[in-house]
Order: sequence, then structure tokens, then C-alpha cells
Amino acid sequence: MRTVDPARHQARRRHIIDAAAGLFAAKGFERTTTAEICKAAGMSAGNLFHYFPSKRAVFHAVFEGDEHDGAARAERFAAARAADDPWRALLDTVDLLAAPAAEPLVPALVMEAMIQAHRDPELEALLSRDNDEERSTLTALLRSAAAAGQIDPALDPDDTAAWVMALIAALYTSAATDPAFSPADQLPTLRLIVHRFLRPDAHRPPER
Amino acid sequence: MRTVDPARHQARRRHIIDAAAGLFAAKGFERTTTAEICKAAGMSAGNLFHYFPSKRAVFHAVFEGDEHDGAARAERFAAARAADDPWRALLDTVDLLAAPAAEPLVPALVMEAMIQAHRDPELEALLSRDNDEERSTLTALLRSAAAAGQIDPALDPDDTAAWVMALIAALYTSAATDPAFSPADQLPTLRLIVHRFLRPDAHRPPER
DNA sequence: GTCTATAGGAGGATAGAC
DNA sequence: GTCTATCCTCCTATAGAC
Repeated sequence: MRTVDPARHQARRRHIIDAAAGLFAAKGFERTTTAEICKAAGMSAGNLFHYFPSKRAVFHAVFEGDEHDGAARAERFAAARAADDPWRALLDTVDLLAAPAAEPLVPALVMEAMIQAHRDPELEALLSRDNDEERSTLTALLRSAAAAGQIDPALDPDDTAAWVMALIAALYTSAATDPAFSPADQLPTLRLIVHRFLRPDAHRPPER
Repeated sequence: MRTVDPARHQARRRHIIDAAAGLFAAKGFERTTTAEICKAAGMSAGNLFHYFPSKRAVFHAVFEGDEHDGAARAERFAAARAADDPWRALLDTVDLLAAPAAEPLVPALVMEAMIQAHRDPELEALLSRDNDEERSTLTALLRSAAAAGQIDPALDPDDTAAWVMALIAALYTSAATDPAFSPADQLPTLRLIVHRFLRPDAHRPPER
């Protein structure tokens, strides 16, 4: 055994990541000091840098899900593209993408990531991998739904996919900036807006 | 004359603010150093701190319009509330709030301000003054438009005003994060979404 | 009013003992 | 693997000459 128990090593990393995530969400990347992360994780600076080469590496790790997550995610997107009812699949995908907004730290972390991505090409690449996957899935579903006569055929699939993602992002940014905004309570309204945007002829709220 | 030519003093401040705004937009508040601001403004550190007490004060000044701006703004909101046609006034207000998104630096600055407002009560107060004014104007217009039978009466005015602001904010965040997103080109789509959201029975795009 | 020079302090990262 | 102690860089803000 080279480095005694890689599972323990992983658990230790995860412990640090969880401690750091709360701080990054509350204070942002630059205003969070490594000393604070150490304190929150209950360890010394020397030890922290044994697990991560830099503060930025800790930040990146917050946004790199496990491989398990990544696989499950890819599978769900593939299933959505292959679904019989594209409109239903599209609504499910919107729900899937919007759901994490209800978790306490996620909206603030997402905003911080959007800001940092500008100035950090490595993070940019990390995030845009997921982003491109989401966008292309939505575009495919919009095309299928249009072909099936389920949505307004006048909408451009690429622009519309970008807007659907922007509407979902609005849930995150509102949650992060407005304390009175409850993502869980507002999710039905997001669905309503998407529904009316894409299917202006069906006035009633979504049937689900 | 106490301090020789207050107009010159104002102009000098404005020069610094303009130089700093570009840096804050590109790099964010914490990663912009005062040395960089000095270089961009073509002056020494000692001189910079003659005009502003701290880096943070420069940042705040970026978001404090002139009194002239503030007055013109308040006037436009008052006019909107008093308008004969609330629906038309509402669309005009959306345009008014969305228009700055097309200016080059504004979306990035707005995002940076949203992030900083969390941790800076003074900035928070500064921004929420404007924010509350916008939201209450929209709420009033939504009530009037509902009373006039111009929009879906089932929509709660407070929640809906928050969502209209979130949709406008989405224009800013998309512009700041997605290089392919042109706010000027996408403004009609924003109007379309607002239109369909609020008036699901009138399918056609806004008549203006 | 504007400059040069520097004080003063914080924070990221490392060295080396245990 | 984990700690303590510390280095070194960089940044805000000020002092004081001109």
C-alpha cells in the first residue's frame, strides 16, 4: 500500500470541500482566507496544503462532482433526448436543472462560480462542459417538440435554449440576492413562464 | 474660494471613476488593486487617496449616479405610475430597466455589485434604494393593468413584479457570462417572454 | 494638488519537526 | 499525516516633500 487507504484520503478531501463550500458561499472566493478554511475543517495550514495544492484547487473541487454524479447526469440527459414525448422531457429537464436552487448553499456558489469563471480559464472549461451539455440537450428537445407541433414553431431553437437556461439561472440569482425569494415556492412560476413562453396557445398552467 | 474650483474636483473624481469602472468590470473588486486604478487614471496613489478615502469608496461611487440621473429616473417612474395605459407604461418601464444592459461594462458591473452587496451593508443600502423603487413601480403598474383587464388577473402583483425584475436581471447576467449573447438583439425576446407571461391570451408579439 | 517613498499588515504557501 | 512556525509577496493607506 503506497499511501495507506485512499478511501480515507478521499473522505478527508470531501471534509475540506464541505467546510470550504460554506465559506465560499457566504464570503466569496477572494475574501475567504485559507486560515478560515483550516479552522472550519479543523486542521492546520500545513495539512490543508497536503490535500490541495492551492486555495483555488479547493474552489474547483467544490464544483467537480464525483464521477458518480457525472455519470448519472449524462444518463438522464441521454434519456431525455430519447424520450417519446419531447415536451414532457423538456419540462422534466427544466425541473432537473432548477431543483438544486432549493439547496441552501447552491445559489450563492453558482453566482460565485459565474463571476470567477471570467478570470479563471480552467474553471471556465470545467463549467462550460456541463453547460454545453445542458444547452445542447435543450436545443435538441426544442427541435423535437417543434417538429411534433408541441411548441411555437417560430422560436429559434438555439436562442430559445439560451433563454430557457437564462430563466433557470434567474431562479438561482434571485435566490442568491433576494432573501424573500424561495426557489422551492417559485419553481411553479418558473414552469408557468416557460410554458407560456414556449406554448402561447395553451394558456392553462402545465398539466403536471 | 476654499478648494479652488469644485467643478474641477468633480471632473477629476469622474475621471478616476471611469478608469476604475473598466477594471472592476474586468477583474472584480478584490482583484483590482489601487495601483492598477492609479495607473489607469494616470496618477499616483497619494493623489488617488486625496479624492477617495478607500478603494471601496471608489467602487461605491461607480454606482452612485449623479443627482441629475437620480432626479430624471424618479421622474420617469412617477410618470409611468400616472400613465393612462398601465400596460403600455409597464412595457416602457421594462425597456427602461433593460436598456443599460447593452452598454459594454454595465452587465459585468451589475453582477459584481450583486455579489458585493451581500457583504457590504452600505452598498446594499445604496442599491436597494433603487431596487425598491423599481419593484414598487412595477407592482403598482401590475395592479393597475390587472384592474384594467390588461393582464392575467390570477398573477400575484408582488411575486410577479419580482419575476419581471428577475427576467430583466437575466438579460444582464446572460450578457455578462455568455459572449455570444447580445443584449440589444435579445431585448425583443425579453419583451416577448414578459408579454406571454403576463398576457397569455394575446399570443401575438407586443404591438410596439 | 501632486508626487515619492514607505509604513503597516494580511494572506498564501512552505519548511521541517514529530 | 499532521502540526507549528515562519517566509515572502503584495496591497492599502499615509507621511511628508515640493
